[in-house]
Amino acid sequence: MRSRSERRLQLIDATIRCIAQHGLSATTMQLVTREAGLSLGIANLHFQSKENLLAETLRHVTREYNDGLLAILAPESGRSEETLASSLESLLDFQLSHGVTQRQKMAVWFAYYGEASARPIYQKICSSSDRLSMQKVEELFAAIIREGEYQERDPQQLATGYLALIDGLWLSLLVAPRVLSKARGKDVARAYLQQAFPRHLS
Amino acid sequence: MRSRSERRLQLIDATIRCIAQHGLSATTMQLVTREAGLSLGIANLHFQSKENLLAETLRHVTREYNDGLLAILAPESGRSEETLASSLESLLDFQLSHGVTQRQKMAVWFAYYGEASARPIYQKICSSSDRLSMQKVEELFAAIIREGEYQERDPQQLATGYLALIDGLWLSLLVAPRVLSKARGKDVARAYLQQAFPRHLS
DNA sequence: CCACTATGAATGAACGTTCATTTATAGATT
DNA sequence: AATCTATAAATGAACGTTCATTCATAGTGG
Repeated sequence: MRSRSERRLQLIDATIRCIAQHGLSATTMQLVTREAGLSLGIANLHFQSKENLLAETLRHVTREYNDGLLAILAPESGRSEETLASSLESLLDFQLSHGVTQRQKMAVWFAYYGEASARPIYQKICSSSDRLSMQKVEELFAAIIREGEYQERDPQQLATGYLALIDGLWLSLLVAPRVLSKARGKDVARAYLQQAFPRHLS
Repeated sequence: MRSRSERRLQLIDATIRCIAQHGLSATTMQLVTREAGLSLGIANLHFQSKENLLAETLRHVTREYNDGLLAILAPESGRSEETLASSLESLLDFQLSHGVTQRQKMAVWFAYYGEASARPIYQKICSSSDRLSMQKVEELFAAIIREGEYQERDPQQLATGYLALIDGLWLSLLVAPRVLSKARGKDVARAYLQQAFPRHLS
């Protein structure tokens, strides 16, 4: 017998694998609990309902990503020019890292995005995560613009474009991995940042 | 009594509305046929199965988009500098036009993308459409680079970035329309193209 | 011994699909 | 014109299956 939090994580991990392999609409309680190596009723014991399990799974993936982002873009970091430039490098490395761009995670992410427009609970979780990314990236860009004395640059517009570019690259990596490699995707994102902040990225 | 093709279109339109309103996983044959104002059995008569109806709906939306794109980027167009520049303008206008960016269409698009990694048939339709866009945009960019004598520009990389940016902007427009307006999205995409081809876009 | 965790057969609701039946249309016959 | 016939379109009750959820039962730790 395991503790409550261990079982919850075990079930969430199994849910992620099921969604990645079978899709959100084909993910059943049988599939999830079997994947976790547990009995059918266990998910309802720990999550009350399937709907709740799916929402918690989305929250888990989202939180994991946000934590990684905050570790790079937290307020305490970023002071000198070298630090801002390295933050930019770290951001790029993180967003196209193996952990973030693995098929399993991206498949889950976009599966929920696809249903988000019809389910308020998904919509809320996704958009609140997006808002956080936007805020942090915009802050970083604003600091870089100030420090680098870049003229006529709009940090909000640049951040919107950068984050949209990253989302689009993730989608390409998911749907057509043979057309776009991870390395190539990173080059594309780096080119965007180089155009924006040439003195901060070599 | 209506003809076969009329009924098929009527059912596909109803399917689009259902997916946009209820999501792909909550779209049932009852919902679709009721939305179309027809009886339950009619969809199986015209499409054999639900799976086939859903695949045909995706093909319909994809074809509609590709036709619009080809009307702009067809081989016969694009000769003089003015024509290439106006093709670029038209492309931007089209991809962020009311018709393409209406909630209904985008919701359908991303609903299928979300399930694509688990369903080969969706994967195939989506990726073949992506390949077409990529090819046509890359051709346009290559012609612009040649004509404008832009140095050190990689048309494939620029096209990859541009299309990813557009995808990402669509996703933002769908999930957080209050954060990003269509006009703002267009500005962001235009800024990307201006950076790439300053002599072709004012 | 009690509270908590875990099981999986049982349950009922919802789903896609089928098909006997009805309705509509067009051409042929008188 | 009017009637009949053949063909296809359309209907919706009925069927079998699958699903999330429940719960009586069993196991476990303190």
